[in-house]
Amino acid sequence: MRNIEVARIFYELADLLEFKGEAIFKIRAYRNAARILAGLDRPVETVRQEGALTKIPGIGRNIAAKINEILLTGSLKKHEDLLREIPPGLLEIMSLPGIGPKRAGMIHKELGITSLEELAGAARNGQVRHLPGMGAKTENDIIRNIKMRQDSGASILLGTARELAEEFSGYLKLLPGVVRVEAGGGLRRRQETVTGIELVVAAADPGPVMEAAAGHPAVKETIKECSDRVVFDTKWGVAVHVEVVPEKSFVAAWFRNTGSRAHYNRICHLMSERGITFDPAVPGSFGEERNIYAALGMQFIPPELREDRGEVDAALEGRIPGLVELKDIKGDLHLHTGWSDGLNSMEQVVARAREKGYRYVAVTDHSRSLKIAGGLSLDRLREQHRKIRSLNEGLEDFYILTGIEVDILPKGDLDCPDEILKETDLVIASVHSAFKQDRETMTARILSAIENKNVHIIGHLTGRLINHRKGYALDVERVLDAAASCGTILEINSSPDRLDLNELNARRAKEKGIKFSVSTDAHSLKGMDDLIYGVSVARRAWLSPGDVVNTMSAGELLRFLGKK
DNA sequence: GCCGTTTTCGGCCCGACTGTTTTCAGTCG
Repeated sequence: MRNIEVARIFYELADLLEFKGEAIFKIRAYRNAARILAGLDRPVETVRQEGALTKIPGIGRNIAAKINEILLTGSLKKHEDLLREIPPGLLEIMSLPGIGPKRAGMIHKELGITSLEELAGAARNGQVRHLPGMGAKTENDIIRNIKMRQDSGASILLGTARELAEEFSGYLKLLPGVVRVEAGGGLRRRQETVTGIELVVAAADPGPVMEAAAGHPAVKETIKECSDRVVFDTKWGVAVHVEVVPEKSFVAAWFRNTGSRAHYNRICHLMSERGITFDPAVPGSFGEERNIYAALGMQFIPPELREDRGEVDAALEGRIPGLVELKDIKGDLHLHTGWSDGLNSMEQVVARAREKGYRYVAVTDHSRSLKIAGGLSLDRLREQHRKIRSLNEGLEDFYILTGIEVDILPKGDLDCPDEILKETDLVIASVHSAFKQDRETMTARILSAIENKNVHIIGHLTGRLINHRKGYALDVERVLDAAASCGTILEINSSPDRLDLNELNARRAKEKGIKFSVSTDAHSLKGMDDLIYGVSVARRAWLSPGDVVNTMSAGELLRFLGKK
């Protein structure tokens, strides 16, 4: 069982108990445990076998016993019992923005509602506004948020899709006769969300492979099947498509499968114009995907750009830039530690950064106002920065930047005095409160942070959480113009549920000459692995290493930061 | 629930915003 699946049981257990009105600290303990499990950088099963579960801070005897039960039986009785008692639709209702356990409980009790669909109906009929504490505005929010939820449908985050695809591919690769397995579709193009996981398999005989694939433990049922492809519904809540082709046709099939459809059609059109035969079903001479583009006398187009957004013409004219790669990144500039709400010590974070081959990191814990995240008082911040300086003295070929993720307060002032920011190597300014301000107020608020000389980077600019929360109302164009004229760096936050800036805003920003920090905002060692997703956004935004400040050496970066 | 003890229970993480009220409960981060 994957760590995240164990974590999910505890998250859900916490939600269920919260709905029941259980003691808040118990709920917190479960949520905390879930967060720890999700952030664990090795299999919880291994920790269990070592008998070391209770050695993890935050996991006590009780939760350790529950983890044991889950790993040994595949489920948790307490969780299953609660699920039978509380309609699962109520958890979905509770997860709507603005709806917590109390309101969900009231909606259930007063209107007899047990699902999102029923709630949407009641809201449209104006029944919700008559409940105590609810009004027309809440009712409209409910309708809007349910619609957003339904529109996102079965889409899952890139990060999740990638992990699940690796899991399924690993299984397929072990099957007899399987020569090669690769992910295609939106996942290979690194879309921020995908609606299905597409896998292309090279094997001589599709039948047995497809049959064996159906035996994967995550497969619930076969939705569609023909001679060389099959679609499974899975317990992961996402469809897995498996296409099996002979090895000779693999590259052509993989290319077609990768898409996008618009891109693929344009390439096929060019081929037919020039009399080049291209039929994925027919074994061709395209031993490598690169050859497909070469046959057309054009540059290779990386999968991330294959969206028919000008890349074909650019490739024909030799204008595809050298895109930034993971290996170009020399340091992570947005990291949290146990000093605020991170799970690990600075020493652990630094050690992991060095394992990754980074040359520097910035430790950017939260500022004092963000109490829930353990924001650092000014004294604690000074203490942390002193500690960083002393750590640096013992480090060779590595530099820890003193940093802070300072809140942009509702009125636009920063949550830390300028004289302290001035002495800090790297200042990220982010919005963490008053998300519902109107567009004008929010824009002015962020502009004032951009205009502050001590602010180097604006963190997660729009505040969106993919499939969960829209970004705040914001005049992005004005913000980009201001960032360009002030020389303020914009972050591409690599957390899979943020990816903020998104690829379109990042591409606009690049056109205005803005520089980027591609960083993780990690709160755990595992979170530090998310950088690949930020790099994916950067690539989809056509960014080169020169656009990204954390491809610089430490010396270059410090000079660059000093220049703002 | 977990933790850390002054070992057996008390402290955990709290302040601001929102939409509803007309002084506040619920939600959020």
